[in-house]
Amino acid sequence: MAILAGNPAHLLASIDLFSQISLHDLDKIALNATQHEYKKNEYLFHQGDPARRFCVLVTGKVKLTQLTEDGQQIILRYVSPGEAFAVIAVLSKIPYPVTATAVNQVSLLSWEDQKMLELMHQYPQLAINSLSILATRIQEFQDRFREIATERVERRIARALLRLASQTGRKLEHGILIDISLTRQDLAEMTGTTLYTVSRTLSQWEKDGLVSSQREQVTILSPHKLVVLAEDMSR
Amino acid sequence: MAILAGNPAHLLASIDLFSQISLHDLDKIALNATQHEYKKNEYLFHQGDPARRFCVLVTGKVKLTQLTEDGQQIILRYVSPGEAFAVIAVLSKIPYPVTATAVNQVSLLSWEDQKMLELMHQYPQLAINSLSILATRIQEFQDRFREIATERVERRIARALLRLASQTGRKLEHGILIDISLTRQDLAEMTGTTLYTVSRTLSQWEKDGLVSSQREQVTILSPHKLVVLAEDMSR
DNA sequence: TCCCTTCTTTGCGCTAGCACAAAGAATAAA
DNA sequence: TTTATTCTTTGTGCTAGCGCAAAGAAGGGA
Repeated sequence: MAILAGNPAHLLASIDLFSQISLHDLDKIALNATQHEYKKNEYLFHQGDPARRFCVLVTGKVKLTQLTEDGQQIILRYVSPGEAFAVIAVLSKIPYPVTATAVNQVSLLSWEDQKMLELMHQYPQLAINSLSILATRIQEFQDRFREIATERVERRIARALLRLASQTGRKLEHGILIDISLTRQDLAEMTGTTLYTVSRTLSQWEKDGLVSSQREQVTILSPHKLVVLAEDMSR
Repeated sequence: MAILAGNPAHLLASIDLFSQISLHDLDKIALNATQHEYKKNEYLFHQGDPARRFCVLVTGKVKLTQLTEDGQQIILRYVSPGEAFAVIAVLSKIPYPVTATAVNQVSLLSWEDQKMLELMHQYPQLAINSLSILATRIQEFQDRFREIATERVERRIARALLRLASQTGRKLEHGILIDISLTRQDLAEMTGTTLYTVSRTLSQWEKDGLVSSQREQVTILSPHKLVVLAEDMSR
């Protein structure tokens, strides 16, 4: 947790949030950022905490979860490097609606909420970029909402795996490894089902040669067949 | 479809999107707006149309729906007066991801997308307001996502009715009338179930004195009991 | 090395809710 | 008024997926 030293403007330049902002301006923006590090499984903040920081992930993965009133947990999304998160709370001045957990070693930049608001007034492009990020995110949620409202569990799991693969997939010679530790429970919380059903589904897929799965790990052997499962409307 | 005559700045002033913007600036912003009228059941735009206008609803109700690949429809939300919609597409430069239908007689203001972008640069507060609107909307979607992922159909229907009541409820002496035409199919498309299940559920609730329902119409007789259904974790 | 914890698999019974069918009710059209 | 259309209800059968239990399997720590 140290003020950024040196000149990290170039680091910001490659991030969506800061696109179309001059390096000169980025320098000034960067001056207001703080850098944080978290270890695997460490909490960045909890649902209900007062929201004071606007975060951009630099390295690692962050998991955003929400707890229901009766104690069930769901996974809203995984954050990848370059993505902003906790945008919501800073702007609506309410507590964090989600819990953020470091999935692995994480490093992030953050801005104090008032400061970020000032910066947005000063550099409207910053607000506009945030807007288009949120717009995309709403779309994703709309899609997932439709998915969960209309589609069967098997297909939802297929979709979730494909999504994860595109975010954190590592190409191996025999398939695509989803490169985070991912329990059956995690997959269930992403797709609105139970760990039992996920386990059964993966077992079946393993028999069919679609995936290969170990403890907390899934490798997609046949992305093509998985896509068919996820999208073929004739099924 | 006519350029706004007169001085509608005061009309904008009461809208969230334009909060904290001076009347003087609102005048200028209003100059760029166009006003449109639509009749009941008329389409404002279709999913897939190129997105060129940023809209704010003035009077009436608008329904936003999405069609799945296999032709199922879902209702994403109802827009109430004062709310902005089609924000997404303008910023992400993609086709409208939803279809917008006038639920009743509708009047709205709209801005051409490029113009709105210019205005946001000129009046950053406009972008910041949009941000906080989108932020709230994301939260709503997250909540509904969690709801549909973790809760039973009966509770989801209860929630949907309560939400509708708070948006478009009209207080009567014997209850709250949901003041739009609302089929069983509509309720099903909002909650991710079938019209049959909705019909059965309403029938049961009618027996229990919770609601009274006619064709395309629902009146909540006991909001309290409905809240219990929607929220009581011991059930 | 052994123990303990966490994760996974699988069997089994059950039920919420879907799907289809068919009839009834309300509204619109002719 | 009659007819056509749209919406709603209800019966019936069925199955996807849940929930519980219990037994492996894989790490991790002492």
